[in-house]
Amino acid sequence: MDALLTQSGTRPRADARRNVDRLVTATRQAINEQGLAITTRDIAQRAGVGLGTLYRRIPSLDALLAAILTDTIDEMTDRAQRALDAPDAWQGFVEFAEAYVQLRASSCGLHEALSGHGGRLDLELHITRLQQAVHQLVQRAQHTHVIRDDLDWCDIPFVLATAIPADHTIGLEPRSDQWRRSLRIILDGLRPATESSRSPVVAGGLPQKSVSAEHSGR
Amino acid sequence: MDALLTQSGTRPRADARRNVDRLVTATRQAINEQGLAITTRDIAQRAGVGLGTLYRRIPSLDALLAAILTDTIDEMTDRAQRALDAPDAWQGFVEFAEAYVQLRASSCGLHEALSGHGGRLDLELHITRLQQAVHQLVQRAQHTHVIRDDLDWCDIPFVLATAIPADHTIGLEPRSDQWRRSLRIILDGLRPATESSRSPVVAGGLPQKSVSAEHSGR
Amino acid sequence: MDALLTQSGTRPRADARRNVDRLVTATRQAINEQGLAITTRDIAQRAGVGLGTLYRRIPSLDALLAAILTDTIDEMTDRAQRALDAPDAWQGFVEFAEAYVQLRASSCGLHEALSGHGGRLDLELHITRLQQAVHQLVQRAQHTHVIRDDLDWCDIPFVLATAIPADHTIGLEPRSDQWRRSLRIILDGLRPATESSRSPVVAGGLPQKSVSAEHSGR
Amino acid sequence: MDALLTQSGTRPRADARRNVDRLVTATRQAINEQGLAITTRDIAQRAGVGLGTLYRRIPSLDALLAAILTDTIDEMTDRAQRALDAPDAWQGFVEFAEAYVQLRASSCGLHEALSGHGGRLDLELHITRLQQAVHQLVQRAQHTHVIRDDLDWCDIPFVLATAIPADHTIGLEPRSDQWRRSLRIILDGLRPATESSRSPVVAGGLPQKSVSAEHSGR
DNA sequence: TATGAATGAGTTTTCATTCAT
DNA sequence: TATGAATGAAAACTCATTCAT
Repeated sequence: MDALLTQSGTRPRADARRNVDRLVTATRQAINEQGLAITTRDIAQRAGVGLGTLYRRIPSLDALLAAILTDTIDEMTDRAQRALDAPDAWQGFVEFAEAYVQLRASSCGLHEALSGHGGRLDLELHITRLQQAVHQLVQRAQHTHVIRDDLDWCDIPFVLATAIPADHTIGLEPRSDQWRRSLRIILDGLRPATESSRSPVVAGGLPQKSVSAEHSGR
Repeated sequence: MDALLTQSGTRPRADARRNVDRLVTATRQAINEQGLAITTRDIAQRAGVGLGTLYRRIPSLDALLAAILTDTIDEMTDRAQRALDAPDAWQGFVEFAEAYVQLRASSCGLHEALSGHGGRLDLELHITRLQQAVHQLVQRAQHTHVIRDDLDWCDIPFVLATAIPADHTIGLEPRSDQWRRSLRIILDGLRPATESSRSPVVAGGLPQKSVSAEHSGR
Repeated sequence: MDALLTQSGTRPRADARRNVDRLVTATRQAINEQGLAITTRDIAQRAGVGLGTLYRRIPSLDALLAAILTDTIDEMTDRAQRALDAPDAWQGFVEFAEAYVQLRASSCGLHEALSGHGGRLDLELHITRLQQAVHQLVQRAQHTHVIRDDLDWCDIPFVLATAIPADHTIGLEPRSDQWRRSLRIILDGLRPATESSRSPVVAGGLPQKSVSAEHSGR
Repeated sequence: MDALLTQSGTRPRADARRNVDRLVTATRQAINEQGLAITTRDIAQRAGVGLGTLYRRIPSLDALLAAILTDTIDEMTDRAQRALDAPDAWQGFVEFAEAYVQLRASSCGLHEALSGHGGRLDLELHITRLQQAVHQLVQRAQHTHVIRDDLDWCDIPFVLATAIPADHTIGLEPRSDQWRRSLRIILDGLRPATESSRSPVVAGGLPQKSVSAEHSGR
């Protein structure tokens, strides 16, 4: 995120940093309310700064959006890498899956961007790193037979995306833990046939390990 | 869709009809590539007509988008209603689920619109009708115990919603039948524990009943 | 008006003439309802013909408008010239004044055009002829001392224009004979002091000589 | 007119105010030359600013036009109200008539708008207030018998309305004081028969009380 | 330095005019 | 021949970005 600080000078970046923070927060808020179709004016107003200040801190709107989305992607990658250290392969996978879904769910801009329509934003590098981490994680789970082996590893990120509450689907208001309910179903569908013991879909059905406050839908 | 033809009385001239078709096709294409943020100029160019022609056939860009999305929604509703007639509740539900996911997959603009960021388009009425049909269908499946009963009926459309290959998820190219692979997993996750016999996730794993050509993503 | 008939061929102009008539009538109607801001589509629809037919008969919209306005101007000129033959100079002047005001009042398009904002229409030649006729008429009236001689002849057309009911002035609905009421006042103001016998401003206060049906506000 | 300045709180920056002034002036000029059918591009060019600047200062073209016209109407109303305070009823009326005619003359856009073809602009409220003031003024003049009593009060605004030099009437170039010459005649026509002493129609024939510079046709 | 004023390319939409059917 | 379909230039308006204050 520091990449956003345009100038590389020597001096007291105190308020500069504060402004960047405000801008990022305001942008996240705006994206969650209106998707990627936001205006610089809107962002500046929410952040309580002028347009000039915005552009002093940020090279362009797209750069700001990309930085924010990149940040989330990197967090996902981080989660995947940490999950590789979990002693239990399934448990590790579940932890990642939760984080992955929640992060996407709490940043509908990301979902929009990854859905292909934010194509102008260059996220390539970061996405590749995420891919690799997920690949390893799924492989481990399949090698230890905790995920059914008739799946390609690529199927996993696709089916996990399914858990993201597409805001109103068919006009229905999603519960705040809708993603958790969907994930439960999907995880059940991922287990090998022999393992398939259903745990009821209720709040608390999954470990409540929460994602870092940084991304929880501000 | 014929509602788009502005004039009413006489049979439209051959070239007029051809142009409407081209415009609708071009718009579908454009939406699938770029989402709802498309321009009239882009549509007209893809359709190979002038801007004036576009506006001769269509009252406004929003009206065109709404017509296309409404059309898909209505097709979904139709599928849900027909599925209620299937003798087997699970089989009926699967048929609908397939159609629902495939239709969403072939019209990612719909996904965007339903995701709330297409709010300017008025789809209310059509969505309500879809809701009712889905509600009935899921209820029947739960009453006959072919879908696990720890789920709320609302969970179903949510978990199915993004089985569309959210274009590149984490930068991966989706297979053409990616939606079918995700659906397989989800359906497995929806069965009651006792029923859970896994059928392998491969092409052809589900009955290949295809959606009417009208919507197959042209 | 015949100038409008585009082709100069040899054959049965019967329906051609009919179409021109319809178009002219439709245009007059439209102008009176909406001013000069009318569309070809509107005219064609009112006339019950297609756009192609309109353009077969008429070189351009401006040409049509000019023809119609020209026609009215020529009628004014004609009235002025006939008024010169009236035995009584004042009576002749009054007759012209009436026709002049009524013609302008019944063709608000004309008023709009002459008010300078229809400048794209070339009415020069016809207006010059009208000028000359009015000049003579006023001169005769002043030479015989029936119009006060502290006026320039040019003042007359200007002050007569005053009688045209500027539709709603200050939001008031004009009476159908509003122009006649105004004209009465103006004519009173034009007489030499010695002649100034007031005749009450009521309907019928002036001779009801009506303008040829051709122009009576269709 | 200040209502046009979009922002409210702080004092507008010098250049902002300068641009608003330029825009208003440019618009007045444009209206006087071409009527209400002016374009934003034209206004912006005359004012020497970009289109964006125009829209930063003004919510819409119609709002700008309405503001300008409203301003003139209110000035008229003000004049009528002040005229009620004149000790002599006729003198008061003449003062108003002058202002009324001159204001209309200096804003022919107003003429157009009031003529009904500017219907999209909402001037209702302001016009009503003008009506009331004029009504009172004329009533007072008639009750004291300085205006002939065979007239309806409504006749007065009508007969005064187009004393504006309807630009070229019949192609004649109006003198700069043409409106004054017409007004002289009309006022003579308004007096009761017994009062009718003609004062010659020459420049200076009426008190030269000029309208505030704000409206003198810049 | 921080602000918000200015800019103009780009977007939706209209309409006079031409041309295929 | 009559129709109305097609066209694109032009209009109102928005918004990312630059620059004067």
